[in-house]
Amino acid sequence: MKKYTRNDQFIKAVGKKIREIRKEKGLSQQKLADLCNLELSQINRIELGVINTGISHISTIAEIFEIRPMELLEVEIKKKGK
Amino acid sequence: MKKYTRNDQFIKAVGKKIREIRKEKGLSQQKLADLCNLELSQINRIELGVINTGISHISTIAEIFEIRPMELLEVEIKKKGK
DNA sequence: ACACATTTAGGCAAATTTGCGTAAACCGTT
DNA sequence: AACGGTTTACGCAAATTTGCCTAAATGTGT
Repeated sequence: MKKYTRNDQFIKAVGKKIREIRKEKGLSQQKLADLCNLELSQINRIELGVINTGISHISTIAEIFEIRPMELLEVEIKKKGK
Repeated sequence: MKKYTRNDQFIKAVGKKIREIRKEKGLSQQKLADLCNLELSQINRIELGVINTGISHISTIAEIFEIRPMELLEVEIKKKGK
């Protein structure tokens, strides 16, 4: 494909946020994965910011956390580094 | 793949939200696509909710709208229809 | 009806994500 | 050191997204 750029800073920030909330809830990645019907490796990749996950998974994780999806995107706004 | 389920209601709601804000800003899909460095077809698919777009594009669109990414996920919370 | 912009739809190759499995690395506890 | 739990890493096939193109459908105004 010609161009496909992603905002890595944002992706990593969201991953960090998810990790924080997961730990607050006292869940392991495995436990969260089970509750979300996702794979452990997927949760890990999301938290580490190696993948640009879709908004659907964001809503799934938020549901388990019992928060609104938008809260998972509530991170420091950094100027998009291209 | 074995299972891949997405929250279509949420995806469509976000698409609708993006469309609303885009119109408020008086932008066409083409114009928004140009500003975001995305494809027109992609904006259209996102607004119609046919694809589960990544959080990176959400942040890109939000940047053009001059709002926070989280605001694009501020939609009615529906129970995830599996 | 006509022109014009805008939206919707479809196909295709390439890129990315996802599920699944396995294994290594890390960490705390005994 | 050994153990158990957790996290990180890697590879692979299948599914999905994305960019790019073309064209049909839908408006909107004259």
